[in-house]
Amino acid sequence: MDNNQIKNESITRQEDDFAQWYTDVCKKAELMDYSSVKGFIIYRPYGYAIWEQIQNYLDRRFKETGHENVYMPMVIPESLFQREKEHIEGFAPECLIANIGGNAPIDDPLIIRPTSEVLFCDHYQKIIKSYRDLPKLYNQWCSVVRWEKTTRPFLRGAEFLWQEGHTMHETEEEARTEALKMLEVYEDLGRDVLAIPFSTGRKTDKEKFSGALETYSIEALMPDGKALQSGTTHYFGNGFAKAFGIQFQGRDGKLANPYQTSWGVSTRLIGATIMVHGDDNGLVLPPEVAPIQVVVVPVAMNKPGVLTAAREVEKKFKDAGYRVKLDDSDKSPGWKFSEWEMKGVPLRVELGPRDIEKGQIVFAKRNTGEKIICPLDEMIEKANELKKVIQKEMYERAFKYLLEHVTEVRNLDELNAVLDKGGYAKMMWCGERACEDKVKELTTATARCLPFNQIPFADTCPCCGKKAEKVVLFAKAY
RNA sequence: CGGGACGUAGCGUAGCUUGGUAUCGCGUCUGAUUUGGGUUCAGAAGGUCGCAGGUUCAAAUCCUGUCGUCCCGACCA
Repeated sequence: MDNNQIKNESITRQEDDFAQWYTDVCKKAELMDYSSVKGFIIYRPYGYAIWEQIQNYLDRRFKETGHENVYMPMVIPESLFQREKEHIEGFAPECLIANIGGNAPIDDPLIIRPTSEVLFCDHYQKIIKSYRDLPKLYNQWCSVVRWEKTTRPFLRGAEFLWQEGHTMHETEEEARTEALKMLEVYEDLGRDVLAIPFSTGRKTDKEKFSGALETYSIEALMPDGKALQSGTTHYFGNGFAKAFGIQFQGRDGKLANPYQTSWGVSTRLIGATIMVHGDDNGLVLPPEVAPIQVVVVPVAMNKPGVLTAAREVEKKFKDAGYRVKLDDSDKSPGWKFSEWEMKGVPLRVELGPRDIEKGQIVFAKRNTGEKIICPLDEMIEKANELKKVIQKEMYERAFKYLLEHVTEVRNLDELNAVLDKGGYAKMMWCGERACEDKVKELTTATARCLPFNQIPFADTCPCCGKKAEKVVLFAKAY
C-alpha cells in the first residue's frame, strides 16, 4: 500500500495531532458536515441519531421528575433582554441580532436566543399568580445561537442543539434542591449512557453563569488533558423574578417573588463522547448511545445460505430490541470491519460458512477488539451480557484516566507542572478572585469547579500564602 | 479579533518559483473474479483549479479583495 492510500483510507493518529484526529472522526464517521456559514454545522443522520439517544434518555428522566416540555419563540426583543443587567452584559458580546423584517428596519431589534431565561420569565410573569401555580417545571428542546469567534464541530458552535430547563419555585430551598437534582440526572446520563465520569461541583463567581447566584457543572476530562464543561445547572434566587415582576400570593396571603433555576446540556456531549472513548480506528460508542448497537457482517456472502442465516440473526436482534444493521453491501468483509469500527458500533457479529456449519457466530467488541465465539442459540443472552460489560469497561477506563489525572498541588511550580502536562490540578484556594486571575495569567488554566466532596489537604493558598479552606480544580479548558 | 498554514473531481493530491490543452491515487460506474482485517483484473465517466475583481494575446500559476478549514494566541455557559 503506498503513501497516498494510507493517508486516504485512515484518519490522523491521536498521538500525531489530537485536534485533527477529532475533526477527521467527525467527518469520516459521517456525524456532521460543514455548512456555508462558519460555526453552523449540518448534523448528518448518524450524528443526529446520537443526539436522539441522548434526548430519549433525558426526556424520560425529565418527565419522571415532573417536568413538562414547552416551546418558546426563537427571537427576543432587545428591550426585553435588557431587563436583567448581569445577564445582558454576559451575553451581549455573542448575540446575533436581526434588525430587518421584510424590507423594513425593525425598531426593537430581535435577538436570536442565546438562551431563553428572559422568554420564560416574560411568560411566567403572566401565568404565575398564586403559590398554587408553583412549582413551574418547564423544559424545551431547541437550538440557540451564540456568535462564537472560534468554532469546532459539536464542541463550540455558533448554533447548537440543547435542552434548557427553566423552573420556578415557592421557596429558596426547593429551587436549590432542583438545581442539584438535575445535576444528578446529568451525572446519571454520564455514567449509564455516555460512559463518561463527570467531575461535579460548584463554579467560582468568576466562572458562573451571567445572572445566576450559583452555577453547578459537570466537567469531563479529555485525552489531551483539557477539561470540557459538559453541562450546567443554575440557581438564580429571585433576581430575575424581581426584574420581570413575577409575583405570587403565598400561603400567608402576602406577595412574594418565586425562586428560579435553569439547566442545560447540549450537543457538546457528542463531542465529549467522541473524545473520551475514540481511538485511532475512529469512533467508539457506548452501547446505550450508539445509533447502531450491533452490526452483522456476513462473510462469503454469496455462498448459499450465508445471507439467509445473516438475515435471521438480524431479525433475532431486532426482536430482542436491539438497534441492529445487516451490512449486505457489495464490499469485502475487511472493508466493512474498518468502516463500522470508524463509526464506533459497539458490537459486530461475523457470520460465514464455517460458523453456519458449526452453529455459531463471532462477536467482536469495538472497545477492546476482542473476538468471542458464541453458539447461535445463546447469541442474544451473550449480547445482553456483552452490552453491560462494554458499558462497564468503557466507563472504568475513562474513570481510571480521570483519577490518574487529578493531582494535588501545594505550590505554583507544582501547579504549572501539572497543568502543563494536562489534567486537573487540585489546589487549596483562599477564595479571592485575584488569585484565580493569577492562575489564569500564569497557566491559561481556569477554575473548573469547587468539587462537592471538599477534603482539604493543606492550609494555605499557593498564590497569596493566605489561609485557604476551599478545594478547587484547575484545568485548561475547551 | 491578531500571527501562521492551507483551499485543484466525492476524498487525498501534483502542477505555482519561471503564465501556454489539468497530474496521480482512492472512491464512483460497467463486466468478470474474490470474500475470516480496507480482494484482483479490464474498461469508462467525472473539473467554471474556493469565490470576486485586476494584470496579460493567454492565469490553477502573478496582484488585490473576500469566504472557508486547521494550528497558536486573545475572547468566551
